[in-house]
Amino acid sequence: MSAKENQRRILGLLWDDPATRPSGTRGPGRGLTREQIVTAAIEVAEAEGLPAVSMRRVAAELGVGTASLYTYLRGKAELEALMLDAVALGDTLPHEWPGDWRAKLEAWAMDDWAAIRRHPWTLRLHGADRLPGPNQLRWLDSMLRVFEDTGLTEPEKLAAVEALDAYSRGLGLLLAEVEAPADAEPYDVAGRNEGLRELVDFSRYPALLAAIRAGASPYAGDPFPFGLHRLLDGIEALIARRTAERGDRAE
Amino acid sequence: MSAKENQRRILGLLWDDPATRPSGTRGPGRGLTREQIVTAAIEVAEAEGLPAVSMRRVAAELGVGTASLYTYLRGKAELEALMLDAVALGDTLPHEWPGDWRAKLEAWAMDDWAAIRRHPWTLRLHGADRLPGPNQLRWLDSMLRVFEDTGLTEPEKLAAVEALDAYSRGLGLLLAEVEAPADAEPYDVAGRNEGLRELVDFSRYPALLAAIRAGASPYAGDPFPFGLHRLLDGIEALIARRTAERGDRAE
DNA sequence: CTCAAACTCCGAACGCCGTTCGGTGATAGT
DNA sequence: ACTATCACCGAACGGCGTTCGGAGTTTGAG
Repeated sequence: MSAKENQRRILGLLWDDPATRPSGTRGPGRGLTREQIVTAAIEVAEAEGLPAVSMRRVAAELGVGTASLYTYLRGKAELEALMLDAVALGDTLPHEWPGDWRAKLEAWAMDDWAAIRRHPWTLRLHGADRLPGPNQLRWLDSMLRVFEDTGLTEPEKLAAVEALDAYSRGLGLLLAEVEAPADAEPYDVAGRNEGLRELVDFSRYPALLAAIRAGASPYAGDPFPFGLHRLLDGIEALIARRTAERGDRAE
Repeated sequence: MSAKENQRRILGLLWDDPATRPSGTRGPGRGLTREQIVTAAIEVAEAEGLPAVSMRRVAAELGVGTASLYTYLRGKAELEALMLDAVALGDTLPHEWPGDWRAKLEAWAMDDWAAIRRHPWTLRLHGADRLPGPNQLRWLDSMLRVFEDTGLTEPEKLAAVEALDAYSRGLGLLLAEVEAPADAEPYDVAGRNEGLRELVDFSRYPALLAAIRAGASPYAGDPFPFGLHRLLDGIEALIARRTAERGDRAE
C-alpha cells in the first residue's frame, strides 16, 4: 500500500469515513465498537504503561480473540492514532478559560501539564506521521481563537501554538518516566543524584558543581511554570510590538 | 534486581566503573569493545531508523553471535543509554560560541536543532529514567557557564536550560517522522493537509480556517526560530529585571 | 609442563510481539 | 430453504529481547 493510501485510510478511520466501512448488511452483528477497543487500550496504558498495550492484551481485556480486533482496525498504528485523539482534549478548551489571551494560555497550559504528568504514555505517540483527528483540530482551533485579538499574523499564531505545545511535551519527556505504569512508585531522583555524586568527579563540571552547591538539583523540581512564563513573556513582548506598529499606522 | 542496583549498574557502565568489569585476566581476549558496539548501533539507527536497531541486527553488523553482546552489555537499555550519551555533544559546546549569553544560546540552539532534524532517532531515547553520562554532564555544565554573568539564581539557570532543551526536543517530536530512516523520502505534509481538506468540514474550525485561508499551514514550516526567539526574549526580560534589582541594591 | 579455573563466544530455546490465513458458524436477504 | 456475506478466531509466521548451557581458548598456579 502506498503512503498516500495509508494516509487516506487512517484519515478515514479518525474521521469515521463511511467509505472505510463494509457496505452489505448480511452476517452477524458486530459485538464490539471501535470506541470500546480504544477505551480498553487506554485503560491498559493508564494502569500498566504503554508497553503493556498489545493487541493480545487489549483483546483479552475485551474477552475476544486477538484476530478479531483486525476486523475493527487495520493494525496497531490505527489503534494508537485513535488513542491519541481520544485523549487530545482536556475538560476545558483553551479559549474557554477566563481572562485575556495570557490568562487563558497560562490556565490551559497548567491544566495540560497536569494531564501530561498524569498520563505520560501519550508523549510516546506523537509525531508528524500521525494524522490529526477531530479532537486535535478542535484543540488547534481553540488555541488560534485565543490569539484572535492579539494582532499577530496567522503564521505567528500557529508558531506560537506549536511552541507552547512543543515546550509542554518536551518537558514532559525530559521529566517523565515515560514507560512506567501510572501506579508505579515515583522515580527516585534523589537516589539517582546521590549515585552520581559517588561516581562522578564533579570538579570537572565547575558550573554544575556551583549550581548543586547552591542547592539546585538538575531535573529534580518542576521547572514547567518557569519556562512557561518565559515563553509567555516573549510572546507578550511580540504582541506589544505588533500593537505599537498598528498604533503608528493608525496615527 | 532492585531499582537502586539497576541505577548503580547503568551509572557504572556509562562512567566506566571498574567494579562492573570482570576482575580476572584468564580466558581469551575480547574481540570487541563497547565503543564498537555502540558505533555499530548508531550507524544502523542513522541508516534505517531506531526500530531497525535490534540486538540481532547489531550483532550481525559486527559479525558476531547475538548472545555475545550480552558479555559486553547487560541488555538493550544499556546500549540505548550509551548511544544517547555518544551523540549528546555537538561539535561546539554552548559556551564556546562567540558573543554574549544570548548569541551563544541562539547559535547553539540552531546547531542543536539541525542535529535533531538530522538524527531524529535520539528523541525516542530520552526520559528521566535514563541516567546522564559524561557527555550529557559536559553539555549541562557548558549551558550553565553561558548563564554565568547573567545574575540569575542557580535554580533559574537550570530551569532556563531545561526549558530550552525541552522546547527543542518537543518541537523535534512534533515535526519529526521519528521512526523513519534518515534517507527515507520526506513526509508528505502537503499531501496530508490536502487529504484533510477533502475529508474535514473546516467550517467547524473557523479560526483554523482563517489561518489556512491566510496561507498558514499547520506543522508545515519550520517554526523553530520563532519559538526560540520568544523563549530568549522572555529570558532576556528576566535577566534585565534581575540586573535592575541588583542596580537598586548597589545604589 | 600440566591442568583446571576463568573467561569468551554463541546455537538453541523461551515467551513475548504484530499480523495473516483459512476455516467455522451465525445472520439476513432472496 | 438456501446461499452470500460477514464476524469471529485458532494457529501459525517471522520478528523481538533475553537466558541457558556447552564448547573452545587462554592463563596462572602447582
